[in-house]
Amino acid sequence: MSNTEDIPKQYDPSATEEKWYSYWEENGFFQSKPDEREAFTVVIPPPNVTGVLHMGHMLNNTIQDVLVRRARMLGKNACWVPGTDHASIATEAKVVQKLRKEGVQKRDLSREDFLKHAWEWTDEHGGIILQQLKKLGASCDWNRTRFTLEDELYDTVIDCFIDLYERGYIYRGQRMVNWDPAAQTALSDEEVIHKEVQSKLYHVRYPIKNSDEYVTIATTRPETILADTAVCVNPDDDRYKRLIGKTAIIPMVNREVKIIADEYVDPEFGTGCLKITPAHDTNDYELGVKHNLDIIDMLNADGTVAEQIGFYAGKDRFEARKLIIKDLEEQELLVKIEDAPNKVGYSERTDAVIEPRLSLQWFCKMDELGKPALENVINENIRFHPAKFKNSYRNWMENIRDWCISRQLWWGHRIPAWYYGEGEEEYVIAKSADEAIQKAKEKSGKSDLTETAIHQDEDVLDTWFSSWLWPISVFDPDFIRTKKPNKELVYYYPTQDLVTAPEIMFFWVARMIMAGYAFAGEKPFSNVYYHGIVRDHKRRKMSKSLGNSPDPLKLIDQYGADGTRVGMLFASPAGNDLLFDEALCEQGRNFSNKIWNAFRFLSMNMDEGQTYTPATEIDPENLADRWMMGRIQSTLRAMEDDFTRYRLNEALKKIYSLVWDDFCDWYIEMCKADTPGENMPKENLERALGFFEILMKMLHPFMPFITEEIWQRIRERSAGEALTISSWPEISDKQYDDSVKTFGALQSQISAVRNIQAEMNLSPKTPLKIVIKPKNGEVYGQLLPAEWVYKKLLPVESITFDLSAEKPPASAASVVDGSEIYIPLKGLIDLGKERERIRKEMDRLRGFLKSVEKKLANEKFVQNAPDAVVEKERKKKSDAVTGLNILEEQLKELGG
RNA sequence: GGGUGGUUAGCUCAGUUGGUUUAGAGCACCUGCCUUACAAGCAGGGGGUCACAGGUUCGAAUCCUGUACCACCCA
Repeated sequence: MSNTEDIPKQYDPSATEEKWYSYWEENGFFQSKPDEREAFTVVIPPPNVTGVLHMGHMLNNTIQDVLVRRARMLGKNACWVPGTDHASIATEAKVVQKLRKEGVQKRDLSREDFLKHAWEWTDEHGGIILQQLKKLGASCDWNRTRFTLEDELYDTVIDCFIDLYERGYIYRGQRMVNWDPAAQTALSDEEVIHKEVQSKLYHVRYPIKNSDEYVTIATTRPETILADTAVCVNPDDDRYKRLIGKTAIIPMVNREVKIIADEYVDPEFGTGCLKITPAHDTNDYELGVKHNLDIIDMLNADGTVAEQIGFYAGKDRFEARKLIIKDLEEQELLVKIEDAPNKVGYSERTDAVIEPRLSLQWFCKMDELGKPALENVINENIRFHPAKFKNSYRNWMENIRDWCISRQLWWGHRIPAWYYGEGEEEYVIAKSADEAIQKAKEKSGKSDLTETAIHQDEDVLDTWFSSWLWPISVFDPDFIRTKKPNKELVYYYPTQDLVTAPEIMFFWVARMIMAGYAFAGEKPFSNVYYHGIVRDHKRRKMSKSLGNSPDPLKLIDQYGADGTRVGMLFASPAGNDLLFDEALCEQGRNFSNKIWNAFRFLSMNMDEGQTYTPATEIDPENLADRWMMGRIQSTLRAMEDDFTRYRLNEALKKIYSLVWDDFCDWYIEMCKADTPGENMPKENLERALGFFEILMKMLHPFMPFITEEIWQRIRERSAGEALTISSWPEISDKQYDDSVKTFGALQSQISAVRNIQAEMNLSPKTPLKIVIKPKNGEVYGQLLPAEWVYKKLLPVESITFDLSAEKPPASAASVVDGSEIYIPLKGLIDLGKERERIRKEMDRLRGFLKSVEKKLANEKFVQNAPDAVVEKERKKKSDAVTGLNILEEQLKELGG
């Protein structure tokens, strides 16, 4: 603290942010160990290990940091666990792509070699995102950083698979799955994005055997005709009744198939006649099972047509579509082509069109696991914020299907299944090869099995099958196996808040809840705060591919981490998507600058060699102090309420306004010395500093850097006195309402005078002789002691308070809450302008009076409304009438 | 097709159980100011039939019904 130090006019975040972040880290302020305090635990939604920070992360982590920092200041043992996930498909795709550029194909590599490349890639790019979070100010306990594919967590996932298998929740089976031909792996239902696209509906004729009749089907995927094994109509459809049981001939392949009947067929759709391809459509598959149809798989894993089909071998499915249309046309079997809107599934990761495909995969049963997960959200044991998301959660949970957890990838947790034969049941589940041999011997009865006779499943588990354990595994990786929670898990679990986007409610949130109950018998968190998606001003989601997303680190460079955080939060209405605008970060930066200059001003008022101690008590006689304290208290209460409702942007707006409007625009102005050039009185300065310290505390969760900087400049602090680990201001039960009200009246009066100044084009320096006629004795008693406030805030030449004041001739007048204000303007202004100003005010009052009188003229209103309401209206009326009368007089007097 | 949410100032949004001054904020806009911190600032100002149509009520942005449009989720 020093007034001799040159404090720059503009705040420079770069000079402070790095300094304080390393200070906090070096002092271990973000580290948490179990102790007697109440825990406040947050686990980070782990970003992709090789990803870089985007705007969604910025928002997500800013919110978490605000919650965590506030909890820390509230005296809780705050623990924010950071980490990353291995993002199986995304990372593997990147590594494959990188290798391809180097001329290496994945299939030419062994699993071990490929994984070596993947780890290299991870080591090179991994963790960058965590470094970026530090720039944002994230107060994570970095000693706890976890990675879903690190050894300990790897074991947890394997233990989890084994445990669920033994409990009968995991099974292996031939099922229809979502196949991603680009990544060549199965996906879960949640990884498929359905998009509305403009498709073509192809009408194709199938000849009826032993007749010259045809039946016409309609399809959007004509290439699958090659794998048709039936034609189906609605049994009640009169057009087709007579065909049921006959045989149709599939074009091209000339396969003979039955025409069957099923109510599933919608007679209104297409031609009312459905081709059935059990191997390539989920609904067709079910019909196929029901009617015992053949299943013909016509596609290879990469989406090309299989050799044995006999046509278009090796051609991509979309190429085959074009070819078959041409061929059908030539054979005069193509009736017509219509435009038809259609929903098509795309891979969330590769954007390839998903192919429903029959394949042998591992599944996790959802019905039992889902029960407590649904129940505890519905009964609000786990609270969703905003609560509206409960509905879609319920809807999803009630219609949940078994979870396909195997992926045909290498980057991930390898499925602990070991096969000792070709039969579907010839496998065992074991954690190691040794264990597997033992189990295989027992199961097969072959005591001579050796390691070479068994092989492990080549596939890995869905990434979410590891991250659903996150709130448990980051604390106790052995828990799934031992079933005995360690000290950490006992202390930190269940966690408090989870902050995430609604898009991953099903992927992750729902599954963490399932895992929580399945393994720990307890919820994983108490609150889930869903924030919106970051969009641009055209409401488009911000994404790399659209190029509409600013680089978050550049924003931090430009506006400071604090300014950027404020910008993000300002843009963020509770639970709605946010339309990001860089102007909001600018506003945040401007706010930083405002705070900085408030401090700069206070510093400039310090005398050299003096020590200043920020006051901890207010001056009980001082209206300004009482008002300021009252405003702080009510803001603290309001913020408390906002926080319990997770309305962080509202809380921020309140402290923003308290600092800028109340403290800077009013309080500091009142503290200033009477004469320019003089320093303000020491007591004033110390009281202002006292308030400033409280404000820095209230602002710290939102703007950690600048507040710490100022906190440390206000006075010398030891490490134990850093703002980051200081306490949140207490809400006292002292009442300041009267002072706040009185000061509010004062503010209205001062604004009224300023309005006169502005409208009369008076210079702000023109001295004024002010005459105030208070409404009554009570108001007189309140205003008289506040005379000094007028003198501080207005260019007062003289001021008088007089209950029986006469209006001075040729003066401007204003009526505020029944009190009259006069400013003699002789020689200062044009009276015509003043008349105009008064007429304007009278018009406003007349309009107001009219609406009030209308209410009071309504007998039913007077009869039925509560007395207090009617009384209030009467008072409004009398105030308006009084005001009008005064202005009327005024106008006359000015010759109007 | 099923579900959820929304429509309030030029833009983004608040608006508690219906009644606190003829609806609020921030940004943008207009006017005047380099006033002993801050022009990234200060002071003042204009701007809305609360999507539309009915209904309940003494009283509706707020409750009910319907319509239109938008967004999202699920199949």
